Amino acid sequence: MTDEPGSPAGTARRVGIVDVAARAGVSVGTVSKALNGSGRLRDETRARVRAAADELGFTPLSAARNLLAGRTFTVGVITTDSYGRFGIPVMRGAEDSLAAGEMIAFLCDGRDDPLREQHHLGKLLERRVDGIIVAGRRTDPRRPIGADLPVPVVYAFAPSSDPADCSVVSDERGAARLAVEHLVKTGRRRIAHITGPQSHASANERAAGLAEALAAHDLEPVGEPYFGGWTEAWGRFAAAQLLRTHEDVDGVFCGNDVIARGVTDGLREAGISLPTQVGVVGVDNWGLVAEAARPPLTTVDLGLEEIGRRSAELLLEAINGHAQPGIHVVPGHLVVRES
Amino acid sequence: MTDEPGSPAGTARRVGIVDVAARAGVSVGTVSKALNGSGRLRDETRARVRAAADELGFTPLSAARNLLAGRTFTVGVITTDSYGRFGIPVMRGAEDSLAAGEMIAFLCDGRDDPLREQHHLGKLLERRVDGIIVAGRRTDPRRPIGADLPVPVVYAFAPSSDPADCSVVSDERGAARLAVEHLVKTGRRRIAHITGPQSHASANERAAGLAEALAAHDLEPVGEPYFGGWTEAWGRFAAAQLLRTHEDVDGVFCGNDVIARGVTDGLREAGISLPTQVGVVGVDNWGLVAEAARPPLTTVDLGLEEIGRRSAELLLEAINGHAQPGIHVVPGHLVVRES
DNA sequence: TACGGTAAGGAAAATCTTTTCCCATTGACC
DNA sequence: GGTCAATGGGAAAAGATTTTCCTTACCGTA
Repeated sequence: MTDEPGSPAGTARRVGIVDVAARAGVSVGTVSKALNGSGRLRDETRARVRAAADELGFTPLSAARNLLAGRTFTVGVITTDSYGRFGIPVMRGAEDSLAAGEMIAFLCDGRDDPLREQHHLGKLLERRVDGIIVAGRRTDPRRPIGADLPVPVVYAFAPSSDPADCSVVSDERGAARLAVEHLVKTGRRRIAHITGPQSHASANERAAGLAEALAAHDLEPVGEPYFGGWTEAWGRFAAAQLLRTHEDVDGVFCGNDVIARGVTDGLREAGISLPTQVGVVGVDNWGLVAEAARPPLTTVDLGLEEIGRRSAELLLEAINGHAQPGIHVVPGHLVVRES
Repeated sequence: MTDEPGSPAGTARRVGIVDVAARAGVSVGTVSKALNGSGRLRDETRARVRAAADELGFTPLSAARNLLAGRTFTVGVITTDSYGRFGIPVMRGAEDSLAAGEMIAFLCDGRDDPLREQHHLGKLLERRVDGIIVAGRRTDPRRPIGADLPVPVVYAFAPSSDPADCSVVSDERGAARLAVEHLVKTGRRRIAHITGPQSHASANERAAGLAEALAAHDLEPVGEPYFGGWTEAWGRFAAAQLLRTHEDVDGVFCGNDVIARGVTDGLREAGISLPTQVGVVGVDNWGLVAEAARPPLTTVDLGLEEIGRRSAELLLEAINGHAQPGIHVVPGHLVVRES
């Protein structure tokens, strides 16, 4: 079939453990022990083997090693996000933690299609990954990816609807609380809420969190929350609407940064000076959006990378037999810019 | 060590090929042949084995298979982009093509740090990936990731500085040509250029492409290209500047969508009506930015997914011994919105 | 001097599947 | 009826490493 690419003319066989053994004048078992720090060997022998291995540029074939170990030191990450806004930081965090455990991740893009997802799941199991992270894109609970899987699974960002699964989520109510605390601290008292569609759990949670936090400060919300879409256009429109009915508003908590950006534009175009007259806080800390807004947005960072890190840590622990089922909440933090 | 999680009480050993063989009443070799469609077997036998395998839920252990095959059916993707704007679509395309070849990708985030990159490279080689895709974030040629690697490498988006390597890049000049053609077709004649820093190859290439394309239409550029940053703020600023010196401009080709968005804002705020008085074209087709602009941006899509797909295809071919070194250019296409 | 203990390292089993012979059986043709 | 060919399937090697015993040699003590 494939006519041997690469190597000049064939004979350059891979260097295996036997070559190292020959060079060091020991048996293969001894090489293995020397290189893995196991068994009882003289230091001198260990050093000699290591030297031989280095000279030959030996690296053990992981396939053989995995065969013995019965595992692959590999995990699968299935994202529903097409590597989008939320999946990316989560993945980055996960990669960090995994690397610390000498693991590496297969990436699969589910594209929000259950069929694709199942297909990827099958492929991952076929390759005998040691565990799976399912990274979502919305905070609404999702149906578990499978029942009785032979490997542990951790759900990141979008929790599993089965509370017996292990999920790592953002602190939605806490985000609202952080926003309110900032607004109150900067002297705002008449605080409104413009957010995404009511069909999204995050919109509801953040709205509920806002209500709680305002109550804790003995403040009344300004009007009902404005539920709409996660878009700039909605932000602009709602801001104009808000001014029409509640002229005296002096703070707006927005469901995300994109909306917040629309809100700042809408307010500015209505002649409001920011941040003097009205303070605006978003959610997401999406650099591109938050920094390009005028003024740059103060916003709540949901700690997505931390969610990724934590997910991977929990997965590693589960792989080691110490599963910690339940919902794990990762706190966010406020990023203060000018708005 | 790890006290056996999962399975109820220990004895449920993995089902292996021997179990299937026993159940089907044949030898293990026959099972292998039946399941892989190799060898000469009666259809009846094949069916019986398959049935047994299904009933037992048998899937071959890939480690054992890899050991024999001498390969892993796995590739590594090293991105320098932190899975950002450019890496994502490239990866998605690559995943598509790889899946078609029954391959799967390890993802490594280089974070633009050569040390990290080398570390990842080492990890990938240790795991004996069959090939590597290096996905860049800028179109400037980059230094090769390594010399004399034991596996083929394809550079995606950011080409290797070594022309003997295999690189897949976007058509930067073609992008400018597409933009000019659209502007000219919509009646624009006084076309200016606002773009990113001159230190970026893409800014230069696009500027050069613009000059060529204008010349082809017997048009003079309006002023020198405005080189600056890839930001909205620069776009706004440069637009104002442009109007001051070239009031009669009726078209602007922007180096990317973010700049273009700034330009639309700048022009609008200067009282220009869009797209009536001035047509604006961006580059990137970054949905979030292009669609949120007022008016939504007409822009050149560089075909990043296609770059990913093509890269993976070339890598698969190289793995099969048919390397195609050189620079492979993937054409972009115009996405017409309202601007 | 002989025996027990320990340290160092070797031999071989184990891991699971694929693939290469090789053998046996059956059918066909002379 | 006998021989040859083809077809179906089995046995065993191969693949690279880890790990579990074992062996050997050396030292100290009785």
